[in-house]
Amino acid sequence: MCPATRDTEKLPESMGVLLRLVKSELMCAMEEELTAQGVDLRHSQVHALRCLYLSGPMSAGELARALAYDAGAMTRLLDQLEERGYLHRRPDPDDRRALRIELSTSGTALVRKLADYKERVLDRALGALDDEERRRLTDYLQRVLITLRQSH
Amino acid sequence: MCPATRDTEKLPESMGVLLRLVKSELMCAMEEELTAQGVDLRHSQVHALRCLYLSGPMSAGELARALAYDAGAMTRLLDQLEERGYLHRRPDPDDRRALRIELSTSGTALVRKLADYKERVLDRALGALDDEERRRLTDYLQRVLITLRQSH
DNA sequence: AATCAATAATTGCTTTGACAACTATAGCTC
DNA sequence: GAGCTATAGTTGTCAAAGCAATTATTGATT
Repeated sequence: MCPATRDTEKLPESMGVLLRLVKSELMCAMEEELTAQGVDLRHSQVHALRCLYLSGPMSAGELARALAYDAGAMTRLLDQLEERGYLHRRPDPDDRRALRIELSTSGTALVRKLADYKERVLDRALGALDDEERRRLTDYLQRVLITLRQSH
Repeated sequence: MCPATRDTEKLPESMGVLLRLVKSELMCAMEEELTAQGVDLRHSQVHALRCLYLSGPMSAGELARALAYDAGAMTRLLDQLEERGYLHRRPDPDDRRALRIELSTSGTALVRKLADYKERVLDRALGALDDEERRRLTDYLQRVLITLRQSH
C-alpha cells in the first residue's frame, strides 16, 4: 500500500525527492487510518466529501478548484463517490451547464464519523515539530508556491 | 505542461494539497528549464544521469534507492535513457544478476552541459526564503519524513 | 553437494491525475 | 436576435509510478 522506498538508508537531500516522499508517506498514513476505520475510500475522496460538508453544496468546478484538482479527475472522483451513494449530482437550477453536488445522508454520516481523522494523522506526522515550526513549515511552503506560480 | 490548477484564488491550507502543489510546480519549473535548454527529458531522468555522474557506475537497484524510486519504474527509466544513448547497461562482472549502469559519452556531456540547472531552478523557487529559512524547510521535511516512516 | 531463502532485474497490471477534444449552455456585443 | 467567446462538465488518451509475479542468480545451511 505504501511506496517500497522506506528502506532507504540515508535521508534524501534533494528538495524534489523530499517533497515526493513526504507527500507520499502522508497520503499512505491517511489511507491506513481510513482502512483502519473500515472505510474503503482514498484520502482525496474523503477530502472532497469533507469539503462539501464544510462548505455546503457547490458545483463540480468549485469543488475541483477547492481541492486544486483537474476537472477531468473531478468528474471521475464524483463518479466513484456517487456510485457508492455518498453524494448526488443535482442540476443547478440557475445554470443548466452546471451541477450542484450534494452530500447524501450516508455521505454526511461518513464525514461525521471520520470527524478529525485527518487532524489525528497530521498530528502524528507533525509530531516532531512544535507549534511554531508547524506554522513555519506551512508558511514556507505557501511562499514557495507563490514564487513558483509567479515565475511563469 | 503544468497542472491546470494555478488559477486557484486562495492558497491551500491543507498540508496534503500544499505538498502536492509545491512538488508539482517545482517539477514543472525544472522541466520548463530543461526544455528551454533544448533537452527533451523529464527531470527524474536528468536526476538519474546526474546521480550516475556524481557517484559513478552503479547497479539499477542502487540507483533506484538513491532516487527513492520503485525498481520497476527504474527499469523503464533506464529503458528510455538507454534508448536515447545516454547510458549503457553492462553486466556486473561479479554478480550475474546485476547490472552496471554507465553513463555514455553523450550522457556525460549532457550532465556537464546542464551543470547547475537544478540549483538555478531551486534558487528561483526558494527565492522568497532566506538561507536560514531554506535550511529549516529541509530540516522540517526530513523530520516529518522520519516520523512518518517510524509510525508503521 | 542439495536445498532454500534472499536479491537483481524485468514484465504485466493498475491507479492516479493531467491534458486535449468535445458538447452544451451562458452571456456579451453588435 | 445572431454571432462570438467563455465556461461547465464529460470523455478519451496518455505517462508516471507503485505493486505483484516471474526469472535468474547468489549465498547460507544442512
